[in-house]
Amino acid sequence: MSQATTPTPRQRLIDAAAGLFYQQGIGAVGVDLVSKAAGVSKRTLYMEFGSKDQLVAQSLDEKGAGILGIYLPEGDDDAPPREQILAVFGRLSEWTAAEGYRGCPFINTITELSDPGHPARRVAREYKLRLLAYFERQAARGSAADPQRLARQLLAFFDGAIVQAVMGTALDPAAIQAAIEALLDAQALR
Amino acid sequence: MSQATTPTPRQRLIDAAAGLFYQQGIGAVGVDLVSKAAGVSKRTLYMEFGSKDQLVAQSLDEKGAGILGIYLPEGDDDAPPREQILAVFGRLSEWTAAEGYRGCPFINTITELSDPGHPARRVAREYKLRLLAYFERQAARGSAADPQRLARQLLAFFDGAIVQAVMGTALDPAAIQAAIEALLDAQALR
DNA sequence: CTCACAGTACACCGATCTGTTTCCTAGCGC
DNA sequence: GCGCTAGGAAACAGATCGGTGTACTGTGAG
Repeated sequence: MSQATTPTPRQRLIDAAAGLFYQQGIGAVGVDLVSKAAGVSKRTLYMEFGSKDQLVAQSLDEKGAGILGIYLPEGDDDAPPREQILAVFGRLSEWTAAEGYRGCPFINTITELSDPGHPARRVAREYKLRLLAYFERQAARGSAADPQRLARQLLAFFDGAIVQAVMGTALDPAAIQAAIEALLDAQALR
Repeated sequence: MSQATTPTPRQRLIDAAAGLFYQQGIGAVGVDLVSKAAGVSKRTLYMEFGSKDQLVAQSLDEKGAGILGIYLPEGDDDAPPREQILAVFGRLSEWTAAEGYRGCPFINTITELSDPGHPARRVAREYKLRLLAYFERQAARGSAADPQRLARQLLAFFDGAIVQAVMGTALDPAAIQAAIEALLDAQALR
């Protein structure tokens, strides 16, 4: 059991930063607002992170695993790959319908930060590659003809469905499932 | 033949704004920079557009048709719908491989501007709906089982492929074509 | 020629941005 | 009690933001 102690200033900053950046965008949120929302002085923020860019990157990094957890199963169970993949897209549908949904933090970060060298972009990309690796593993397990290709197709549709939801033209869950089945069938995935 | 006259200040502002906003992001570009790049005084900018938000919206609006033209055919010819749809994705592949490519301006605008009431968001959404309508028309022409569903699936994959390209994990053209074929086959599109 | 107007140049406004510095205080080991 | 340190509050710095106000200038129509 973890004690219900007061969270460390660092953790409060991470939480506040992740929430605000996600809800309002990175550029639209200043460090003053973050420190205010965290109930932590700006001085401490800079002691801890050194710069806003680092705060952005580290908050995304620490929250990233939890975001992946929204649609990826924790235990790599032995359910058929086809079911696992479809389940991922099922959870995606739930996520995009949740209130407060504002898209995928990774995609948002990548599109908002034009500088390719920004540390947060690295973080975002790495997490997306993890999802890609998950798809690829399942595709290989299911004896896909070309697991890498199938994984990229799945990821593309995954991100596309997210963008559609943000745009207010979300696909209904059945349409998503049908599309995924079509992609899986095309490679005769078990 | 159009005379090669000096473009009007308004047009120069539109051009500069569209280019800068696309390349560096809306939030990252100030009105001073736009007016400087256009070789037009800031005073004129505000006489013409009234606010930055309006400049953003109107520049996207005036450039939007040209962007759609990158992948949509101008003449609604009578080629088989299947070919037309595949051709759209072929041009998409060329576009994402072009240098200076920084994603889809419509998607970028929608994800960067969190305020749902921003005029530029309306514009971006409208253009995306035009592409959706195109897919839907072709799907209906090809006797798709559910044209609306197929159109949304295609648009999702379209946007997803764009996001992948921005992230540096672009699908190769063959993988895109194969995925689209799978979606079309699932609805027995002619 | 002259007048009206479109546009320029540029200083300026208040607000906000990232980031720094200073001073103060609460708590804790010794 | 005593000193050390972590952290808070807030002023500050310098830059930049969106947006205005003002005085000037080139040019074309009458």
